[in-house]
Amino acid sequence: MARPREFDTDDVLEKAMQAFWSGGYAATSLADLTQAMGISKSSFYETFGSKHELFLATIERYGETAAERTVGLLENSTWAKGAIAAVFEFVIDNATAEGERRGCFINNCAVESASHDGAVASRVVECLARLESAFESAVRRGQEAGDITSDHDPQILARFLTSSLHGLIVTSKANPDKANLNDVVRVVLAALD
Amino acid sequence: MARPREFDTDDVLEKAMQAFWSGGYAATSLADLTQAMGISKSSFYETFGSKHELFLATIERYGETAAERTVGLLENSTWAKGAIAAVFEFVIDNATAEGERRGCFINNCAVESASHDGAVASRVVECLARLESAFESAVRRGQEAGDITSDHDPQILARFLTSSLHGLIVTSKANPDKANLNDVVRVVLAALD
DNA sequence: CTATTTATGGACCGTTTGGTCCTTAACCAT
DNA sequence: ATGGTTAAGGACCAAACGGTCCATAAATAG
Repeated sequence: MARPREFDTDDVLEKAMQAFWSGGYAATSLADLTQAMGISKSSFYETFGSKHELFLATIERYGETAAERTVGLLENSTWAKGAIAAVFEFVIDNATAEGERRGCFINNCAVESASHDGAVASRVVECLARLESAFESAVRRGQEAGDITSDHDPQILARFLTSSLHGLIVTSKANPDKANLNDVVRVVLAALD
Repeated sequence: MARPREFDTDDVLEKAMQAFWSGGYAATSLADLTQAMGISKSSFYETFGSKHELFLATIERYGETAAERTVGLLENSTWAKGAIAAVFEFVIDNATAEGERRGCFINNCAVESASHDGAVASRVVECLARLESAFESAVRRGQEAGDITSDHDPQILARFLTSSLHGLIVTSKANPDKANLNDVVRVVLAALD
């Protein structure tokens, strides 16, 4: 065996994701990345191959960590409708917090890259399908408990919720006003009654 | 007087907007722009000042043309609810048509640039406020006609519709499936009943 | 202690970036 | 016809781009 790495791969991958999340793919240069990650160019290319491959890796990481946290929140809650509301509240809290408003990483990737980068698109789709299925099982539980309408299929309501979440995130980028965002969420949740 | 311009400013501005719409701000180079616009670098800088100034001009143009068309559709219709449905249908048709799926220019700008470019943000906000107010007056007419619920304020429903439209556009970037998108719209419109 | 293996910093690469500038060509009023 | 004025083509610029490569440093197995 020989000299071991001086950095933790997951650790620098997380930092790279943060950089892409803040700046987007095209506008984040290799200098930005290596600085944020705290590694040199040679380590960068040795470990991650290229800027594009790193980008794909950060999307996958997001799906396994940040997105999975939301999914867990939805699946482990006893009160399904409350958990759904909590997800929307979480987005509003993030959007109206101090500091830069970066929205949702997957959302950003979908808008910036999905339509002209198939590799990005497939990872984005996978991540969103995961969210949608978590919404679906929550809706189903809510319907069984009787506090979510059975006027629509659970899958259709799940799609509606996923789409509404995207809408809320985009809206918050242009206008991060808590009252406005709460108004929107109130109508979204009322659609479940 | 002296030598007149060989191109129409509005004409090349439109072409620039199309280029930004397809590629985003950062990923569209000056070479891309001048080629799409069909003018030389010197004419470019003489007429538009810089890449950034041109970008702002394209957003304003979008607000005056494409966005205004949607607003007109909402305001000039006799059947308000039908007009609202038509706007959503229009987005679905666009998203599922052949060719590249560029989404909505304002939506793209909001996600890519609004959070770290104040000049872009203010133009995006202005454009969205216009759309929201058009939705609001349509909702108000629908409520007066009795085919839109009065459970919520017209302004709140208008915000919901604007946000839902964003959500639909983002969803369509990841997954341009007509049936899925129609499912979402059905729930959105049901929230107006 | 040494040999081998591998991570690292940084020099280096050609290309592209947004932007400037100067020469040349075209136009209109006189 | 000509002079004043302005548009346009393209040479040019420094800086930054993504990416390669090599000499050096460091760590472990023997």
